[in-house]
Amino acid sequence: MAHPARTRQTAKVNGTPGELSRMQERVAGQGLPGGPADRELTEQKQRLIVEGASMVLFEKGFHGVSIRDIATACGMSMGQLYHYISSKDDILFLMHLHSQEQWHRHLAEGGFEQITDPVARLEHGLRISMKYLSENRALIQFIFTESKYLDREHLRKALELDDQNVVGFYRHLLSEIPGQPAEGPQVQLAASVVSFLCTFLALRGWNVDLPDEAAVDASIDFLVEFIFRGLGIERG
Amino acid sequence: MAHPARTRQTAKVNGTPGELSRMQERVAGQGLPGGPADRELTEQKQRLIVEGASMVLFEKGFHGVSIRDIATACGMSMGQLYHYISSKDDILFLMHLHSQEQWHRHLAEGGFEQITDPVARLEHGLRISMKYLSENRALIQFIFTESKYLDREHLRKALELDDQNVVGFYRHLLSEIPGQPAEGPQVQLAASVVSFLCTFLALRGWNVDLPDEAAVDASIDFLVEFIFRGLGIERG
Amino acid sequence: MAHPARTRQTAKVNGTPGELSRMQERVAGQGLPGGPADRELTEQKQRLIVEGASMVLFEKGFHGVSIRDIATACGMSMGQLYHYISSKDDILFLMHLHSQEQWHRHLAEGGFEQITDPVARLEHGLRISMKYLSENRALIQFIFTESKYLDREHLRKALELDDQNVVGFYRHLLSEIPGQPAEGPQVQLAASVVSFLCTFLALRGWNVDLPDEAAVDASIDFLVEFIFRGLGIERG
Amino acid sequence: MAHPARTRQTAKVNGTPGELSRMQERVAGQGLPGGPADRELTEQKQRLIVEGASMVLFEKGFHGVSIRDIATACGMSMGQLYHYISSKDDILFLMHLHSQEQWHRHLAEGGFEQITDPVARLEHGLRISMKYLSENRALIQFIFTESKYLDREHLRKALELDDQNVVGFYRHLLSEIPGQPAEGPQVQLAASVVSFLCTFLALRGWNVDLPDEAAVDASIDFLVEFIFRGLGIERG
DNA sequence: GATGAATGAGGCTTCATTCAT
DNA sequence: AATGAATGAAGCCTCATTCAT
Repeated sequence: MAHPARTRQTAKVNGTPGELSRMQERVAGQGLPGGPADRELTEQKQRLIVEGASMVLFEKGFHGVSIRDIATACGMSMGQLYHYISSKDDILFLMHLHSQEQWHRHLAEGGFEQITDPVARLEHGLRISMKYLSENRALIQFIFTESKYLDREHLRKALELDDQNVVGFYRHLLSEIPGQPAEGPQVQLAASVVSFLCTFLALRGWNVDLPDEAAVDASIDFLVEFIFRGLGIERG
Repeated sequence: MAHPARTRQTAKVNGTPGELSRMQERVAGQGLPGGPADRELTEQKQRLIVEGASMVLFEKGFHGVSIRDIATACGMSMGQLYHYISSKDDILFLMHLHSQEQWHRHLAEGGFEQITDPVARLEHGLRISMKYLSENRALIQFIFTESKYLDREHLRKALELDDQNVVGFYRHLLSEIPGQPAEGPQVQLAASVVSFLCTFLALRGWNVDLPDEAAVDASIDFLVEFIFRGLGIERG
Repeated sequence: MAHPARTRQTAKVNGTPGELSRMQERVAGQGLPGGPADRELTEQKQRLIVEGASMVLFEKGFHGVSIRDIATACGMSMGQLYHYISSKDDILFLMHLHSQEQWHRHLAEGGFEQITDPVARLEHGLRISMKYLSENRALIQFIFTESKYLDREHLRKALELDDQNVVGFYRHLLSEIPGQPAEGPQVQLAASVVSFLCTFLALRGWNVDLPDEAAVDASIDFLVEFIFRGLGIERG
Repeated sequence: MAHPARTRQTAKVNGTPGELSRMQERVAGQGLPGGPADRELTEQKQRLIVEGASMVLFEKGFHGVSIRDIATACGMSMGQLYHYISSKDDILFLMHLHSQEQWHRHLAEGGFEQITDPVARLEHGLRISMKYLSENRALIQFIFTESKYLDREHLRKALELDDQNVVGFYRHLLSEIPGQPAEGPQVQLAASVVSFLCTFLALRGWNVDLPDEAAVDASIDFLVEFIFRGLGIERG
């Protein structure tokens, strides 16, 4: 059976569960430096920071919020805050890592790994992602609009993570599907577009009336349909 | 002969520059206490400001650039700058107006109006828009990521412009096409998605290798194809 | 009859009509420099300036109003404004002169000059002055609170005018009254206090309910009574 | 034995410092984002600010002095200054509070509370107040001429303080005196006038020669006499 | 003459980061 | 270790006055 592409795909289907794990490792590995003993405390505090910061950052934007505001929102002193970050920019980067972690968690909790049919995997992956992104619109908008203010090194890491984890995720999903190109610029382009469309509801929700969850789901239906038809993928 | 919908559509696009000018009148200096009296001079200076500001804003972002930097880049004193704008936010809004004007000019110069077949109109509109957006990536990225920092009133105007002119543009194009819904939330959703996809190359270009114009054109081919298939529109 | 003091007083009674004129000369003489031919035009324009400036200065205070605001309120260009004044401070000083002129006019129009009985003269002078000051509360408060920002030379002139014309006015009135000291520190002190009390309604009106003209008149009755009793002057 | 009115009166004056402190808490820094946490330090620093500011404000006026000047005069950095105030206006308001505190201290130190005879209380209160106001002429002039620049909320508080504490002080003193009206607009008017006259030496001192303390005391004698006669109060 | 565009110093205020306590 | 007071450069914006047109 397995035509060449398929073989690769199958290998990847098997490999994908590991792929999620590897994604998580990549994310975790980016954590800010800290002694191995402090690692756990640092991560716990950084979670606090992300949570506290979210409450004020989404409202006023990165440049509308002071370190003092963030410290207050986190229930920390400024001194303590600076024990776990080394600059305001670090907080921006932590938000990135946080959003990727959250997305992974949603995928895992959505039962994504249990599905084996490539087309169903794609559809399920799209739906979970869109739902997640739509439900976390404030976070997504924040990341999308503030990334450019990351310093050079953090920006590089962030783009790398995006390409490896997000676009890469769709690249893998697409390449598993029979009839789709397995690699090359076509996959990269298609995966980028798909990844981009997933953010539509989060980034452009205001152009569309989304009064309730049903409306969100209907929009997701439309987008999924649009993507499948656009890519010429037939569903059972 | 143009059927009614087209007429309305055409009127809309042709009518827009007037709308733009009227909005521009309300912005920035003109009519403000201490503002300039000479309309023509104001427009010329505001053009200078947009040009000068572009040179520094795209590089460092709205919050990474001071009014002094902008004044210097414009070859103006700060005092002069403030004759023609009334706040830093105004510059952001001028960039919006500017990008919409440029887009209209590109449409007009691309011979868009001469086409009468609805499907061809859509395709041509998409291609011109994508090309324009791709060629002005820095401007588009800037606008999309910094809009949120517009003050309430400017933001309202900007979103209104976007919905009326950009999404509205596609709404009308789509509604002219036989077999597509003529109005209602479906058109709005479809038009929003199409408008969103047009910005793909500008906003996500870094995910795709676009070494030369040919690569850009190929990506545009892919996106146009993707959109037509996604919407189920058949091309002659 | 005339005991010595009286003689002097009588002389002063006769002299007083001339006193008002001399006061007016002192005020007019302080007008800002200008060629003799321009004198009339300058004075007319300065009247315009004072009227226009009043409309904005009382509301926001000298430091809350820009030259541009004043020019606009006067219906003049900034260039024209600067033909008739030489600095913003000049406007402050013009306001002083203006208020003294207005006061003189009120005294003259109030028939003050026709009264010959010294005590009645004092009472009438007090009533007209209090009424005038109360009715022009905004102007009086402005002058009282902003005088200190006059430059040294203008301030000297303003204080001199105040002592010669305002305090001097009461000094003369008091010295005409039988039983009151005719000169010396006692008169000066009494005249100062009287002059000060005349400004009470203008400067402290907010401490007292003054809902209508009747309330103002009642307060004036109280003040006049208070002053006469305080100075031990008996009224017919 | 103190009749009820006196008791209330005493309570009022004794109670005032508490009121002052409470108002001071609400002002300036304390409780503001980024403001200081240590109450005592705040008060000490605000005292420094009032002292430093006095040295430059009285000389050049509120609008003639920059925040930088004030910071320098206080021996503070501008950043430090803004830890303990939240705007330049706050300094103005601190001066108000400061002057009221000083006045209360002078009353207390002058043994005012030990006097029980109503008429003697009034006379003593007048003398202490006039002396205090005369000795702090620069402060008083400053407060009276610059109050109008307080923002709406501070202004409201300041006028309230003035009416409750200053005019209220005389209102109560007067109402205790047999033969004087105990309440109503007559007391309010009389108390306002009396309170106004107490500021005479401070606000109009330049009209009167006050070469030495003896001259000041003589003027105070005159004013006290004037007030008692004006109000028709007989002294033992 | 008359206009109002242009200047640029200086105004008030904020804030990321450090470091004495 | 933990705090938050302190720094001071830099941010945005205003405005009295001048002078080219």
